[in-house]
Amino acid sequence: MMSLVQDQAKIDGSSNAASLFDEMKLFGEMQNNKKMINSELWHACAGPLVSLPQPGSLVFYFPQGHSEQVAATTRQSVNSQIPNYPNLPSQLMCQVHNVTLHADKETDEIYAQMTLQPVNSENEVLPIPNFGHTKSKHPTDYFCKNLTASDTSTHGGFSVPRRAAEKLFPQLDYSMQPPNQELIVRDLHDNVWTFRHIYRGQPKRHLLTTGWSLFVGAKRLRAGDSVLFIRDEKAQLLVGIRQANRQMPSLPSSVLSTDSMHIGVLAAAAHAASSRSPFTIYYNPRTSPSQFVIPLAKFHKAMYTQVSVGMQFGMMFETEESSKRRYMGTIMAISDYDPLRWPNSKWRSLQVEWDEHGYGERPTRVSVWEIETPESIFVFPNPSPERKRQCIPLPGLTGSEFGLVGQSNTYQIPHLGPESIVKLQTQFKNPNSRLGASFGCHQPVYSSILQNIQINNVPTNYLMAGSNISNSNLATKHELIQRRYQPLVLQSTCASGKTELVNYESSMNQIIPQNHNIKHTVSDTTSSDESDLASASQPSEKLEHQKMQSNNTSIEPEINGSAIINPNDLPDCIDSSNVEKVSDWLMQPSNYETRPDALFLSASENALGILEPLDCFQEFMGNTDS
Amino acid sequence: MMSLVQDQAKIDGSSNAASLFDEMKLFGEMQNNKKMINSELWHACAGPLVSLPQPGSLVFYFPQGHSEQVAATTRQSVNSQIPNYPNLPSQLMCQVHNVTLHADKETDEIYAQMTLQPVNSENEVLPIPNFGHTKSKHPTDYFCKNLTASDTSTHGGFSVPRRAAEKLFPQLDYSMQPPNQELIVRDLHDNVWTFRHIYRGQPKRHLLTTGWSLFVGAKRLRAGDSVLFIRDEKAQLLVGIRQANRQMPSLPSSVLSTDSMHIGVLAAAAHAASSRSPFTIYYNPRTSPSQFVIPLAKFHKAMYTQVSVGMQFGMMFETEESSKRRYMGTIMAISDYDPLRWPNSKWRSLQVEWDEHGYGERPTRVSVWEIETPESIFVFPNPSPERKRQCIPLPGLTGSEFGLVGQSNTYQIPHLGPESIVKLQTQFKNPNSRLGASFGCHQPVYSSILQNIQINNVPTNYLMAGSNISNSNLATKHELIQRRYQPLVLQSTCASGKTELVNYESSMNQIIPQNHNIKHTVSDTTSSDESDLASASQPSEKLEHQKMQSNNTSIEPEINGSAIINPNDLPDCIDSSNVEKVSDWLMQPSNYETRPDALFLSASENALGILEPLDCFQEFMGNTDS
DNA sequence: TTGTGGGCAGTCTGCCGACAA
DNA sequence: TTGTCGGCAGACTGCCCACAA
Repeated sequence: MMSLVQDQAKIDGSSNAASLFDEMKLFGEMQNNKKMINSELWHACAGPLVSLPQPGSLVFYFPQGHSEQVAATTRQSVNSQIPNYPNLPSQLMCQVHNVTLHADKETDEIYAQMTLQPVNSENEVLPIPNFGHTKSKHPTDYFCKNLTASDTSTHGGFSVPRRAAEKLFPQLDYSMQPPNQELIVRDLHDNVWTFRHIYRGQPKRHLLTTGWSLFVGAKRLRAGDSVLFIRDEKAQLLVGIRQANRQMPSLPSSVLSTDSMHIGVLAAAAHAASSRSPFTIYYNPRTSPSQFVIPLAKFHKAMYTQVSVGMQFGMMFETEESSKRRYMGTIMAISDYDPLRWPNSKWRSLQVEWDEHGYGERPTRVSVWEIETPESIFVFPNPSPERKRQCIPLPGLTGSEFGLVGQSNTYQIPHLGPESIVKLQTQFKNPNSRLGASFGCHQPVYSSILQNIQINNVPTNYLMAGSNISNSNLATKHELIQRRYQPLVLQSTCASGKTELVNYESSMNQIIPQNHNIKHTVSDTTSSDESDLASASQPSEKLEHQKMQSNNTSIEPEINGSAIINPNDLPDCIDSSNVEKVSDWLMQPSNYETRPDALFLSASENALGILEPLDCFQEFMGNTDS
Repeated sequence: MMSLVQDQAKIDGSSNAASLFDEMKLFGEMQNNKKMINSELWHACAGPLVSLPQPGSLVFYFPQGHSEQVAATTRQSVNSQIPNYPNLPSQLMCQVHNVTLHADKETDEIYAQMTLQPVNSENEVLPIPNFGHTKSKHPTDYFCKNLTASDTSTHGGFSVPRRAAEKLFPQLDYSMQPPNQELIVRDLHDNVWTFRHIYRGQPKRHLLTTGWSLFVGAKRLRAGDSVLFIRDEKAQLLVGIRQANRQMPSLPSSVLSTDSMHIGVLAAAAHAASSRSPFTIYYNPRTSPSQFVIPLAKFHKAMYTQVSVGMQFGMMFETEESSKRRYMGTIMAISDYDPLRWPNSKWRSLQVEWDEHGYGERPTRVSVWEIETPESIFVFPNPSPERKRQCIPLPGLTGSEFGLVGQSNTYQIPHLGPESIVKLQTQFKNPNSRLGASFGCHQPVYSSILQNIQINNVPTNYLMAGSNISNSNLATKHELIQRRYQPLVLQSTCASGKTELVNYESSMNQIIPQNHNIKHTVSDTTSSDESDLASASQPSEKLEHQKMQSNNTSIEPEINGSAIINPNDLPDCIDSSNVEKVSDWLMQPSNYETRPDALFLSASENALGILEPLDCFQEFMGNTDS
């Protein structure tokens, strides 16, 4: 697809412009006096939850968040003496001029530099040439390992996890005795490292020997640090590191006092805001508590998602193994985080409580755009038709069956397959998520959302595949939805190839239907191939149903999508990820880690699999950066 | 002297207050969560030219200089987009609240943190308790060595310069075979290092062996870096390092953009200025091109020193061996450094040209308080009578003979011994300083200053010691001064003990007398012991005289010392250093390095030696910090 | 006086399979 | 499947003096 566009450009003579762009891009790199940093590797080091805005796109910049990053970096909280900047709003609409990736020469610590141009409204935005800036992308083929004492000791080499070696490294010639090869790997600074990769020992294992200790020494790696390998699009191996958070005692920068830093952040933004001149910021994903440059689409989507006290929500966090996992929490209050300095700010306006306490600290205040609610998951914009990159439908389904319903630029609710609904129900009744345990007001919210899921154009036998439920109209479908399911066992296939049984103990209590004043426009969709779907889905489920009430079957979010969403900001993969997202969110028990190689396989078994789940999900969650 | 004062304090019951101060001092240290850094070691690492203001004293803070430090640290020049801060003057009068010494945990890079409180005038200053803050002091017993390849290689140890070992290390037991001992040394962070010090080899030499390579590794020393040892007042050995300026390619901080840093500096100062609230800055002596916190005394002294285009001046720079040397230059213009943003600023208002080009870059613009002119050298405040610490007069002279003339708090010109005058003349005619070569207007300035040196109360035979000149009144003394001296050879004794001949080729051309409208109040002074002086001075000089005109013999600087000089700011050692300073400045050929162990020996031969020349000089130059 | 290199002994690095978690 | 250990060979560190600058 992209190559076609490029070819056309060459034909109609615009290749000169293209090469000019290339030159300017090169010039930009030379200005920075450093080689361009590989985006996939950068993102791999940044972690699965980090995404950057696209140059030219619109964002909201949150000075509070920026200040938080400074505080986190200096490990000193903000001085109360910091002056107010009356001209500086709590959120500053900006156009992204420039995004460059960086890595500290010494520590390999990654960070991004962004130039932001304050704008008054979305209308005054001028297009900014992208200079061939490819969308940053989280790598698909990668692995990340926490280094052990043996890995970092001078006594030995690096023990490569078997799956990592088989997935990432070039195929070994197993006829050799022992099988071995030389790996040539590049780091963020484009330094070349050569490792001897050998398969030996009893039992046999993959090891990196010669060259490894040099790497450990140069990067000053210790046990507990992480090393990650990725393979870029040219199948080249790249290596990145993540230093563990070594507790350094409040590092003063020796350049600026922390006060001056905070003042500098605010004053620079205030000056830029008043003069409408661009300003430059650094975003340090692994230091900053939260992202503070939020795409407009993501922000607006969050603004039009109803949140209320008592609502339960999900939020993604990174695990130790650099994968994502969702934690569930409850909104305890909606209030200003800093009512004195930043009244009416949306930054961390939600005070929350987490269902789980324990490993890994989670913030007690979050921002609306960080959380997932059932409602927010069903509300997303319509993508442009060309954008279906890398979202490969399952065999037996055409792509359009996973496409977004409707053609206009309005938020719409997709059609759901029956599995989703089953899982939806299951999830909401999963006692692991403490649903209904801490607050009686949770369930009304959830059930109201359940009601608002519109199901139509779905044949009965498809909807009921693998179950003994049958119905004939929307009303009965909703009855179905509201029934009670007893312990539900989903058969899932894990990466190992073995079939595992995941037992979801689900029980539903006190489901009280509620109405939402949300209307829903539904457009046509093509009907799915029933038989394929039915055969692809083989849940061994034991279901019990309980009749529930429902009123509204058509809901329409009061959002004008075209006004809110800049087409540039539209995420890719919306067309297919929506379904996956729903099933993901719904079927995911709150204590289940979303490992990329295992997470979506059960969904796949149920004919809802997506090849690049992390990628698509990331985009879906409001990031324009894939 | 100091111990007497302390004893008295104990007697009259103020010891409780002292211990309270000690406790508060300790508390301050604990707040910083680090051990107090040894001031002498810090200053040794900072270099001989660096001094810090005293807590409680008054200073001028120069935002431009601070910004320069940021630019030097980030290695990026200031963006022209930086906003103006109309409330921020180019020089901000502040009271120093706090000065703490720091060193980077990783690199040992030293820096100082200061809290400054903007004040409107000197009258509103409240006394600030010093919490036992001892005046920082440049070490007397120290040596600094540039590390060779052998010193830093893994193959061997550290070759200790003989003199360093003999001066600093504990006496070796030379009866041992081989003589050796264990040195226990502390660094800036109070880490303990043990080195085996051994005297062996053929020929014999001092070496540090065991333990040295650990130190090299931990501090990541390379050939070209410097290591320095000092002995503190408790005779404890301390070690410091100075990393060579390794050219790192424009290090971005990953925290703040350089713009934000510059803005932060200015905005923080502006906010502090408008709110009269304290603000905190870091001063990094080895990064900052110039000191930007200037004691009021030093500033005012400079302001009342006449400078004019074409004037020649001296300015101290640090040599590679961590000693000082003076470079001579000429004022080319007096103008605003940054007329747009900082009109009428005194910061780098002098555009200069240097007599020597070559090794080591020197700035083309300097500030008035950085330079030495003949006039500025003779203008200094009167010290409080108690302050004569560590300034030990030579045998044959009583301390009062080196005391400042006069009792009031006014700037005064001291009495000069004849040697000084001879050297003064010599220096001005030294062709090495290109006097009169580049600008015809130099000499009038100099000769006018010569005229303004008042010489009285000096017996003729003393004045003329070692020469065949005689006179009987002031007028003839001035005639003497203005005579032409042909090649003058000063006999000086170097540290080696060998006598060297320093040949000053001096010739005077076109001396045109000029009047200055400066009056001079002179108070009594005790007469010197003529015979001792005469015998102590043994120059072998060949002098030729030329009659010159002179008018004013009594000059009085139009300065009210008590109004300008805060008594807290008065430097120590003024009483004796003045004479030394003059002789130093005068006899110093511009290409002569002021090595502390050799510099003042010739002066000493001429009965003008001072035991702690660097220390005294530093104070004299306007720094309240010794 | 001191920087560098050769000689040499003792230590450390780094590759191997064994073993166990 | 992979973390750590003992064994072992070879490389490196670090102390010594010789030699020269």
